[in-house]
Amino acid sequence: MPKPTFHNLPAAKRERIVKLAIEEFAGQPFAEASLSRIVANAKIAKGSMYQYFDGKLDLYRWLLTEEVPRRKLAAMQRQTAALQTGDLGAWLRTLVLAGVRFMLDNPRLAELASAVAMPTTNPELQALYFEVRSGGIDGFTSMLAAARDRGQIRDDVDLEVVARLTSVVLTQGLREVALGRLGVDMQQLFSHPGAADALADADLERVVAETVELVLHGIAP
Amino acid sequence: MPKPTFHNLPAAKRERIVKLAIEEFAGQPFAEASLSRIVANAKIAKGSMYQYFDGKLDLYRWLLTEEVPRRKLAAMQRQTAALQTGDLGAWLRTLVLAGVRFMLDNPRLAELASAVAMPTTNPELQALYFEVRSGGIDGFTSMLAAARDRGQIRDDVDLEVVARLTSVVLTQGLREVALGRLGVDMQQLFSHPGAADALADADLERVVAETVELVLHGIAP
Amino acid sequence: MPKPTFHNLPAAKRERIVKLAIEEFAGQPFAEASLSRIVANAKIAKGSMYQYFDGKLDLYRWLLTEEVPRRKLAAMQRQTAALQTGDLGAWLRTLVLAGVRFMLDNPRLAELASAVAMPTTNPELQALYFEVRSGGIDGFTSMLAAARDRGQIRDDVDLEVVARLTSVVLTQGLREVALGRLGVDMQQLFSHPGAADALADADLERVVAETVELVLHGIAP
Amino acid sequence: MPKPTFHNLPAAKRERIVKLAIEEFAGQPFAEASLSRIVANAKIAKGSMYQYFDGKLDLYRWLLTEEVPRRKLAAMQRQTAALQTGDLGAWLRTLVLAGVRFMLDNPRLAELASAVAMPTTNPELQALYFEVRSGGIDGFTSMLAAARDRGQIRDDVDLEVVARLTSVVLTQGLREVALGRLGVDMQQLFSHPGAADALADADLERVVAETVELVLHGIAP
DNA sequence: CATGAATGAGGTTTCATTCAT
DNA sequence: CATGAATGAAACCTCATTCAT
Repeated sequence: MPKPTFHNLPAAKRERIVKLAIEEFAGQPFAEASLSRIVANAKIAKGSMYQYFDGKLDLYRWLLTEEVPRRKLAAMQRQTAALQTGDLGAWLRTLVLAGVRFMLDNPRLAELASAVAMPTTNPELQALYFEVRSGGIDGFTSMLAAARDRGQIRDDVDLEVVARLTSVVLTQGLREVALGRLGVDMQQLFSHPGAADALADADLERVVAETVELVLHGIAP
Repeated sequence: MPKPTFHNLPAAKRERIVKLAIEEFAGQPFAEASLSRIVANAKIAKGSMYQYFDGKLDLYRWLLTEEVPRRKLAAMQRQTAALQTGDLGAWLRTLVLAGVRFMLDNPRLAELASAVAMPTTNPELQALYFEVRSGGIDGFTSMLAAARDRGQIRDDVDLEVVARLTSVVLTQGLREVALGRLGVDMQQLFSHPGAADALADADLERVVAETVELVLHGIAP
Repeated sequence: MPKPTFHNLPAAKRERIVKLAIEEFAGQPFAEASLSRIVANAKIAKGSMYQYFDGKLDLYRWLLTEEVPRRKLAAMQRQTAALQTGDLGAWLRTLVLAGVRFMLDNPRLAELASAVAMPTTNPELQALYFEVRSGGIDGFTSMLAAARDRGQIRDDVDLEVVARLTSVVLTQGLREVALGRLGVDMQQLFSHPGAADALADADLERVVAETVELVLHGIAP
Repeated sequence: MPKPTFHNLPAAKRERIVKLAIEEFAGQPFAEASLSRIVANAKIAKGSMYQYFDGKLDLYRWLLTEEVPRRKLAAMQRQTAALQTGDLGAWLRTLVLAGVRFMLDNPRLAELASAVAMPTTNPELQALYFEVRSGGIDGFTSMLAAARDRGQIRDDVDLEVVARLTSVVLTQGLREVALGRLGVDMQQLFSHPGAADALADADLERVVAETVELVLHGIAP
């Protein structure tokens, strides 16, 4: 976690460091990312980084557990302000659309967040990834439970199974679909920030709607 | 690709090297894996490895494009010998069950195969991953097309979307479910080879059947 | 080119590194020279060298394009301070004598400078050598042109040819003669710094005068 | 020196090995040349080379002291068959023209022969180079002595100095001029065998004649 | 006489981290 | 609080040579 020194930094400098750290850690596995490159790009002294964070892992941990979720939450809330929770379909559509849009608009944050699925033999990384992954599935399960109580999901399905599958479909699945539609991969999304614009809003909404429809169909009574 | 030298090796030695290489590359990203560790574990001279392969990437490429698919195919064929293609549900259940079992029995191979989804800035790795990924989705799409012709899939869905989503559900989704059931992650599966046995065959079949059911339900007319 | 780190070094340490680098690169072709040996002799960490230079080639390039010319120029200017340009013979004698003396006094620098004539398949080395060589001949040609305008060179000779030949005679030729006189080669000059003293100043001046005389005779009207 | 095994080889195979060895050693310093590359190109086993020669240095020594001189002599004799020794000018012109032509036609052999001027810290290489260099100047000095006896050279010059200088002019000097005329370097001559043809015979003869004229002028009574 | 697998020393380079200023 | 020089372990890779078959 950042030391007080980091919080006392001028906002512009702090932002610059965070931005470059996200860029560095997003495009490649932890081991391949380089603190040296970050400080070189940020034009700060190597030692300074160690006044802000305890080291490479500490910076990475902070990004993954605090900064990325914070930014993601902020972006999502902007798009899901008027979310109505009564209709499972509408709720899913809104949430998922916001998620996909977030990924297309902030490919680096999304990529960084997906790092938690990566294999690693580093015990500290394993612990970190496990911790982050754990946080994801819970809210989703309770939402599904409520929907079943309202009779929108048939009774004979295992809710935990549905939660995990649906979660995978709506995150990684849609990512595959959206990128497949665009004919690009994440790396290209990094370098051509405008690439996502090629996917018209209408088209995107249609794909999302269709996917959600498949899911609803699958779990409907 | 391996040089002739490698093929001429005594089988035992060759197997040992392959085994250790798979272990090394499975547990961590390419950059973090170490040729030095492999040769140290295999108790061969570092130079010898360069008589067998052109370098670290060459060995990795061979594993990913040849050896892992070969082993996976062999393992799958043992379990899907009597596969009937007429019934989409039966076909999916058999195939998916075999896939999940393969993953539980050979966690290292499965982990290695999943590396193709990893982000990387290394252009040669990008190319390699792209190549391997491309091979995956095609056969699946044609199978779905045939099923639609037989009226097992409703007409208004986008087959490409369905193929990608279904593929994600039946691979990563089921992996999540199975591991969640076991309460372990891949790393633990590495170190405790018997862990998968805790998931009784009956239970596994039930989960798979349920998942396939959800998918079929989702795409049914 | 050196990084700022290198310039900020204590002068003594910097000099020591430069001296050892020159020694290492002078005695053998680039590929045979070893950074490891330099840092071992200089008693600095291997990583430190990479704080000073971008790598082996960068250090070598700096020596060849900046440091050696700088040192050579300084040494030559000390000996050619009162150079009169009106008389071609006097000009040549002074310049050449200074050149030969420089070589005998600084055999390592001279040897290093002569590396540009070496064959190599390394494209970066080829470019470097070409660049250094290009700088050499130009000033000489213009001096000869002026001399011809003053009637000291006959009109029917090709100035470019004369420039190249004269340049070769006065550098490599005299080197051969001087070393032949001493009965040593460059390597021995390295190890016995006093060897050059055996060639009395008077003798050296006579040889140079004679050589210049031959050249002047050759191109005289 | 080659072992009997080498002489017993089928001529075609022997020629192939020699050709590839010359190519390898010509383009780069000894240390940079690679036995591994030679055997790979020649498609023979690594061990076989050690049945023919005692090692890398042994092969190199044989090329430099025996094979290259043999080939050079053969090529020169073809062009200097009708050499008349009475006229110093004619003698020089013929010999030098043959030498330059040899260099342009056999750049690799010429380059290999010039390796003896390279610096090296390897004691065995030093000895080898010294030995080869020693052989060069002697015949030349005696020719000049005869010419002076015939009154073609003025009395007050030091014959040894003249011999060395003239030798340098007529070899390295002319090489510089010829290559400068062609606008290429040796490396390009390797890769574009026809490049030398751009220098018309007439032009070449003119340059050689002019150079010899300069030399004769320089040493004339 | 041919083969080619095995060896291991040595090379250059990158990196996170420490610490004195 | 900032700086940046120093460190040395570890990485990948190349090579000439040996030797058993």
